[in-house]
Amino acid sequence: MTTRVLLVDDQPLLRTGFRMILSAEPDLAVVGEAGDGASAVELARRLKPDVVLMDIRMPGMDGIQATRALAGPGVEEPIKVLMLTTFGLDEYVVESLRAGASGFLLKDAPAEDLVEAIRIVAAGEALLAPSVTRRLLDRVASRLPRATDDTIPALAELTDREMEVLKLLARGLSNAEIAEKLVVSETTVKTHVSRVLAKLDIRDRVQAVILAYETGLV
Amino acid sequence: MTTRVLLVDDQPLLRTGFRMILSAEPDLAVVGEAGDGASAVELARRLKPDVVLMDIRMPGMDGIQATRALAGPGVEEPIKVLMLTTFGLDEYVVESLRAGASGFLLKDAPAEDLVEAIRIVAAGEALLAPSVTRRLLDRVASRLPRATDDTIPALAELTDREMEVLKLLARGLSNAEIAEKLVVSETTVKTHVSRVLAKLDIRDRVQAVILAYETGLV
DNA sequence: TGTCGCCTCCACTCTTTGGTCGAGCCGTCC
DNA sequence: GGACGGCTCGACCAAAGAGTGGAGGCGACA
Repeated sequence: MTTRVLLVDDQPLLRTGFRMILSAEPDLAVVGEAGDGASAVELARRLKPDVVLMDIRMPGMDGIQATRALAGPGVEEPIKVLMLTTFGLDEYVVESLRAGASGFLLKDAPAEDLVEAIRIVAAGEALLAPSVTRRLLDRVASRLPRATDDTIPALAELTDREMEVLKLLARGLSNAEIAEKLVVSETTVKTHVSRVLAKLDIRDRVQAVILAYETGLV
Repeated sequence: MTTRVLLVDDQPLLRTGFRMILSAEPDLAVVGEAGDGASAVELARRLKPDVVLMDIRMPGMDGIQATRALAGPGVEEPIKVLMLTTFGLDEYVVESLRAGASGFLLKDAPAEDLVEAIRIVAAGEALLAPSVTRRLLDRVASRLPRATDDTIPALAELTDREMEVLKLLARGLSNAEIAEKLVVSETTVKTHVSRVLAKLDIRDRVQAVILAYETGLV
């Protein structure tokens, strides 16, 4: 009785990585892949996998909508969904869980944690990444946040220029203002911003600002 | 930098078991033991351990009360507490988390999970047993609020509804998402946002987010 | 030398946002 | 009753933001 997994991420490279990790586990089998929410829903309904590994940020229908369609309230044959994203942004977490996700992992999790998480979710239990758990508990307990010196790996992936743009962005500057300050064209700034959003797995500059504050970048 | 652990359980045999498990880990050290809540609090305040391994059911002051004393809201130097119990009884879980616990494990957890949990909690993160997580998620689906406000004069000019919109906006929600959450049309949200921006004399929602963070609204 | 990553830029979409004017509904206060 | 403020909504418009698919220059590195 192998656990059948459906991979959903818009980056084929990432799917390949996951597939390789999972192929090393005799009890796990990747039965399909999807690059966007719509085809994920379609595939999941057809293949009926035990667990869907779902990215949040995707073109078209995003992971949360797809999760809602597969595991949300009112779904007759809910399929277990394990969310995967770069950050544990509060809004994403809450929305994902509300959408019916059975777990929430960060993409920088070690491989063994990932496979273990899949087994846990397949078994009908649930699991959150420690940093996500902490934030959730902070809400429940409404306790003051402790001074944590979190290092966010994905932030390190940003190039110098991208980081520079992010900092200016987080101060409330528009693309045009950033362009003026860096003495480049607005087009260039837009390119940087787009890449920053993609790398950080977030939707728009507003969430970038929030991230900058949450991670202590500002 | 070893992690200093305080064991709290009314059964000496169990404490011995834990001590043996932890002694196999070079980075963990048991610095004390207690058999009831009162002495646990006293010991913890004196020894200032990195993590307290706390049983729930104990004679006299129970583990939840002790946790509240050590990590609850209003405590100046909170000590991290990892709850340990035989069952994941719902009331216990919620009360424990509300009391400030950083984690919740079942006593039948394998040794490696336990030591890993201690490391996670020591690092300032949090962790719940999968079965506990499952139940918690089931109820989380229906709560949100917190945060108190008005110390900034301009913020006081905002109406209740505008403040509500501002808070959601500051969490990264789009107009459409805010509309959905408040069960109004997107047009209405846009009206509110416009008025908020005008009253606060700022240009766009990005600056609103910044203001929310700077003023401690978030 | 060739490849690669980073930075730069343009053109072209499409969506979102912000602003404006107008409108109706429902309370409270006078 | 009438005035007023708050909340709601629609239509329309201009601007900004975001995504895509290119492109060239440049330095690093094998």
